[in-house]
Amino acid sequence: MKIATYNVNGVNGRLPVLLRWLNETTPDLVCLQELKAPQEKFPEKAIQDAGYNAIWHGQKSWNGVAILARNAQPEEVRRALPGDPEDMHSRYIEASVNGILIGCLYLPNGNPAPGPKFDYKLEWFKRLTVHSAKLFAVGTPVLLAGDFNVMPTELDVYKPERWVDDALFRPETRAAFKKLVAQGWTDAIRKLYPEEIIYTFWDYFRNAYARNAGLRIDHFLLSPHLSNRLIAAGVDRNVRGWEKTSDHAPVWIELADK
DNA sequence: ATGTCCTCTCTTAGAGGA
Repeated sequence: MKIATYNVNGVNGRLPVLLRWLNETTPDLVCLQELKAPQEKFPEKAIQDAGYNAIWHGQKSWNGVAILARNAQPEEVRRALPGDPEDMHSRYIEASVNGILIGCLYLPNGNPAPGPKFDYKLEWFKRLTVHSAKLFAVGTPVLLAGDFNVMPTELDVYKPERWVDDALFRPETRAAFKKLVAQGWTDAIRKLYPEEIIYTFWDYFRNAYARNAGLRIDHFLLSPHLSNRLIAAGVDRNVRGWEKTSDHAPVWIELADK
């Protein structure tokens, strides 16, 4: 089973790229982030025609997350992270599909830091950590996938020294990610490629993709059940080079059948 | 500071976010 995560940066503006990628790589499950579309403007028909059933949590202009499944129906479990009823951002959706519990997330960017946006990021991170501990404790196969807006280590940034004050790389952010992973999660890419330079995002600015000035901020965290089934993982880097593409590339894992 | 791309609006230019 192949599972992918892709920050599309506008699901409607990105539709030709998304459909081409789905058609070429046919993942079984897909987590999307940054739909940037209200609930009623999600391109359900086009995605259905591509062979996917979808659930999504939209929002006007910003954020937005979705879970797509091929030959299956994602059964929605929740569409918000618990812990703050005032939080109106569409950044989390969770579903059960093919015997796996999937949390699809778009963690806040947090810039500029310090400031209220950074505070919100760290608060969101805390809520995610509380919730993920509960998911982990259930003991069923669980994965968290999405745009975490964190480079976990210096290996995950093209020029670490330039990013130390950025919300994606500040010590507090890295510590929060480390604390989350320490619950027992496995960072899928790093399990298979512990020392390789692997990026999932290249800024639109300054010709970043051509220079490979990238970041690794899109992650898969696997519970032990799924970590044991992990047989491959990668980044569809070429998609970042397509016309009218997202600033992120899709990331995927392959799990052995039970 | 800048660069670029997305979306929305006090809409065809500018603002806000990333």
